[in-house]
Amino acid sequence: MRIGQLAQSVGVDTQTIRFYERQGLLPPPDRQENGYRIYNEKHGERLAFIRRCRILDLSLAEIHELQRYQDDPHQSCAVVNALLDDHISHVRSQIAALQALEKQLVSLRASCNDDREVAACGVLAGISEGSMHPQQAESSA
Amino acid sequence: MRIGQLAQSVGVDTQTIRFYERQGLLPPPDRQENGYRIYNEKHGERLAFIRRCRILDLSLAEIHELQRYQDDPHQSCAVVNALLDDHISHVRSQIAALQALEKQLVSLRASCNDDREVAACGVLAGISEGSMHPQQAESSA
DNA sequence: TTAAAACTATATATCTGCTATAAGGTCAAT
DNA sequence: ATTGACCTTATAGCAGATATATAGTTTTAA
Repeated sequence: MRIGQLAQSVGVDTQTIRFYERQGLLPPPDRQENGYRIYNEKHGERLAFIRRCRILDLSLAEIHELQRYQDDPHQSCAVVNALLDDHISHVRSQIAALQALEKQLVSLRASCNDDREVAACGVLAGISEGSMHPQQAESSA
Repeated sequence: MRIGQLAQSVGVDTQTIRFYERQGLLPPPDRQENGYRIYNEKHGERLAFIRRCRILDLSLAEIHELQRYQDDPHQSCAVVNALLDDHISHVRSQIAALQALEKQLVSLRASCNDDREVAACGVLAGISEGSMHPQQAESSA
């Protein structure tokens, strides 16, 4: 099957497939005489695996790591579980950071109402005043 | 004050200050004869405002919008409140998406333990099997 | 006085995970 | 013969910085 069919069957763009190939996530397929890429079932499965990992928000580097584990099927799968545990912590710390942010935003929002001029806006005043602690949606979990 | 002092006083990199200037978030300051940028108090306040907005995870475009509102101080601050409300919805939908993701990851993790070979890993099997719904950390709130 | 350290300047590349565009080659049907 | 759908590579763009390269300036110390 050619790249367009593969793309459609998995639900990705053809560009994305070439991109994964360049990133080393998909093995370079054979080519027809005219240079067109030819894919088989295995490629489809591998691509679907990548997409499912992406749905879980695993990074391409993490997916790469999982693929390396799959290439050595007799080692303990503790490494896989550890990767997943790390990812779960990561997601949890993102959630925590966003919840703290939400709280901050809601409290800021409460400091104003629509019946004012911008010059007297409680929200803008609250931002300008300071007393805020840096805390991006990312921490070391 | 020069760029290095400003950077230190606000706690950002000098590169970041030049970046904000290029993005139109900071007005181009006067220059010394040697071409060095010279900043005053106003610049410091404006930069601090930007940083506090960033801590609230507002995008540079949103910050720009807030600045435009500040330039027209007699309009109703409803626009500011609306921007904040939108941002709060945005943050809440991020949280919801991440919580759904966490649930999915935890359930996946429960399907394995460390006493297996990679070949029999429940986590990898779970990912390979499919039956997953696309759901990135972003939705239309 | 001179030489190194510390600062400034611009331009460009890097990061993530794609997506989009440009410019062109291939193939089947009309 | 030409249209259209497909394929190829190369390159640029998004966000929001951060890093690097190269060069000029100022300050400090020997």
